[in-house]
Amino acid sequence: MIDIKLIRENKDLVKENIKKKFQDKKLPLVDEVYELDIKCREAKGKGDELRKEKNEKSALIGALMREGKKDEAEKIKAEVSKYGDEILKLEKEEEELRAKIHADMMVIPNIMDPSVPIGEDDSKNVELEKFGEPIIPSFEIPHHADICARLNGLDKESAGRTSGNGFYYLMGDVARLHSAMLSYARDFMIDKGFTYCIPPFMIRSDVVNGVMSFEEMDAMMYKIEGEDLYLIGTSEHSMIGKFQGQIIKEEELPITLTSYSPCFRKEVGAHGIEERGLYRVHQFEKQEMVVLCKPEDGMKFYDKMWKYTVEFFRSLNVPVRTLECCSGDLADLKVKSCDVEAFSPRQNKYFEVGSCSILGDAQARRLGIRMKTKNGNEYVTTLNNTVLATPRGLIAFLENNVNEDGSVNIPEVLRPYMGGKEKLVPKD
RNA sequence: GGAGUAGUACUCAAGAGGCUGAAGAGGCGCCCCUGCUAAGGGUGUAGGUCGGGUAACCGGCGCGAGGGUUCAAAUCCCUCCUGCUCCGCCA
Repeated sequence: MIDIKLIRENKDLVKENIKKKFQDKKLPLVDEVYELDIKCREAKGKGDELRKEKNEKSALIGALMREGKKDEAEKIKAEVSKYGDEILKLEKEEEELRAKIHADMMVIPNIMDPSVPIGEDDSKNVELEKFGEPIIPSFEIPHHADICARLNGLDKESAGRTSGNGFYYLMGDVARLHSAMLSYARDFMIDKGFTYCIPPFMIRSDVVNGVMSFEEMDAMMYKIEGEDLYLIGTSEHSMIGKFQGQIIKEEELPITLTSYSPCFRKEVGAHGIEERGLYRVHQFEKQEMVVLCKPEDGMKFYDKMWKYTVEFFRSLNVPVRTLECCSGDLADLKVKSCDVEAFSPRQNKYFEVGSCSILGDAQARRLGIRMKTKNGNEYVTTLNNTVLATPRGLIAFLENNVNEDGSVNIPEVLRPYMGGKEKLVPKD
């Protein structure tokens, strides 16, 4: 959500930004908000005026009562009663206008960073940089489901029976590898100075509404029946919710957190759950970074954060690249974002394993997260990034560390979490 | 799940229908004293949010949230949320 002052003072900037995102149908909203805002302030002004008069007269009654002049007080009482209806009407009008403005403002996209490339959809995203040689070995890399199968590590059939499509049992060494990667990701971020946290895995609807639109919620979130609770789709939601309505001391910033959580997603819409294996599933686990900082430090953290993810995957022998999200593909709340993609030697292409975003003050404004400064309270800048989301991260790992005989090399960094094993070997 | 108890500004805290947007204190600013630190003395200052105004300033709302009673609510009533203590149940 952008600052409404931007619309009051610089409509063109807001419209230009909308055009760059190829959302021209939203252009009329800017003028609409502009007009509604004027009306709303008028209604408020009138209401304030009446409330003032009413308050003054009420105070007068108090004074008269104290002096014992009951008759005069009664006279004024009768006068004051008349204000009620008019004030109520204006309040209602103001409230309605506010609701409309808010609804529009939720849809008007955040102002992007000037560096964001212009493009209509994800096909126009821009590769920034490759890290590590994308090597395709001489032998054919099996599908990750087959790599897991040879290690007796995956059972989707049983999961289908217990929970349905999009669920899985990881078994034995593969399950352990999955946990090892997460533990390593956790320690990796702790070593970078981030504070490790385990958040609630369910959140209330008011928090959900603060972090996503109704459509997004409907497409992603699982609701607990009979309770005002939703399973989180990412720990970002509970981590940002933690600060909802808070005023943070300036000297406490930046707050750099790394949170672990399971994530639950319905995945209705665009892709659905059609693919074989573990690429798109209803339940996964994630080590996340969440940063709250002063506006001027935002970009510095953005660059640091995606680099951590690159470093993490490189230490697991996975080639990656960064892909900058173009204007049309950039979510409305974001100022800038890039994906970290891992190389798939099986498909000879890169696939998304993480996403780094800077949201400017838009998320903080929506949730009321501010910092106390000498000049008053200011909204903070928020950022988030994936360290590791897995089993998707596991797929990247397996494809890049599997050998022709079906064994899987364990890189040194993971061995402490794998009981010292250097290699997983198929039993067959 | 049951019972009790509380929720006031950055923090602690007074307050029990009009004179309270909130005493007092910490904090914060400046000055003095003390070898350093800890502490002490003096003095000043603000308070959240929305709107109007170039500004000084003016006004509305605001005492966990939302309703209600009243001319008037931090104060009375209702609902909800959260913290703490005890009991029950359970990994």
